[in-house]
Amino acid sequence: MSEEVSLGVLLFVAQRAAENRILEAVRSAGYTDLTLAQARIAARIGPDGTRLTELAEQAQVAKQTASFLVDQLERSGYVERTVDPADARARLVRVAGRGAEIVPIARHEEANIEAEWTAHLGKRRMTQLREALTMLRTITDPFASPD
Amino acid sequence: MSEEVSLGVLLFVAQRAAENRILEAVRSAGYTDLTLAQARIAARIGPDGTRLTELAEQAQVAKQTASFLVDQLERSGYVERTVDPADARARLVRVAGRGAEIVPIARHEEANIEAEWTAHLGKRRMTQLREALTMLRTITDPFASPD
DNA sequence: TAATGTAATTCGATAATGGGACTAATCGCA
DNA sequence: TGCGATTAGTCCCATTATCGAATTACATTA
Repeated sequence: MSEEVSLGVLLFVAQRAAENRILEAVRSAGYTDLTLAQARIAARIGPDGTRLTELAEQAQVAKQTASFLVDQLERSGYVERTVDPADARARLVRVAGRGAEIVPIARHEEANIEAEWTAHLGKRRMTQLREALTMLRTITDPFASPD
Repeated sequence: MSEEVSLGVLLFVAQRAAENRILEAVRSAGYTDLTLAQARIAARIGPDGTRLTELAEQAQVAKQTASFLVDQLERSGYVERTVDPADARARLVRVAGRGAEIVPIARHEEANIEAEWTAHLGKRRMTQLREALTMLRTITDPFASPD
């Protein structure tokens, strides 16, 4: 049949594969209470903390959803809410406690994935993949932070 | 900061962008009752129908979830369940009625996206992107149909 | 043909998501 | 400067999505 596989499906498959591997790695390390939706929010917290609204935008969920998930992450000891010195309305969500423990685990698994993908594609194609996706951000990500 | 953006996030952004555009196109054409979860299932129905279990695998949801979503799609007139001549236990989910109307809309929007992305990346990088993602399927997609 | 495996469904519980309204703080501009 | 418009976050609540476990019906195989 030689069916053309749609770009959307190709992206979905790769995205989910990476996501599942990382979540699985974290869970295998004993953090079994972390859910996928929580992890998606947590993964977008920057080193200096990130506002709730920004987390919601990046993870593409409504503010209430992000708030709900941050509540859980906070109760489970993965993150904390702190004040935002720049704006008294806002609060910064920060990685904390158990959250700090899973960051290196996630990073490590991410490196594993990159290594495997590179082995499969070759260094050159892997670089091209990252390059293409990075360039795409300027037209696909309305909230992209400037480089 | 020049923060390294993770591959997972890059894939997420691109995947969601494509997905949202297509769903939005379909909804704008008047099919406002279609949900994202339903669309993800519907998008994986092949030209000759697809089994529920396969839809579940491809969309990465449990069988019950796929069943639940197909119920809705059927009630809304987008798909139908037919018998599978090869196996009386199985049933083939087929595009039907209103479903047939949205296929060209989705395909058209998909072509738009490809055109825009190609304009942004250049023909060469776009080809490389598709090539890399396609190659990745062999290690990321346990249910990949052979080329 | 008995045992084992597979496709799909049902039931029930839980997780995730968003709409709408609300409070508090900030911003913008006349 | 002060007031209306905007923005960050929360609360309440209804709906949607998701899965575990058990069940039925058919297939496969020893």
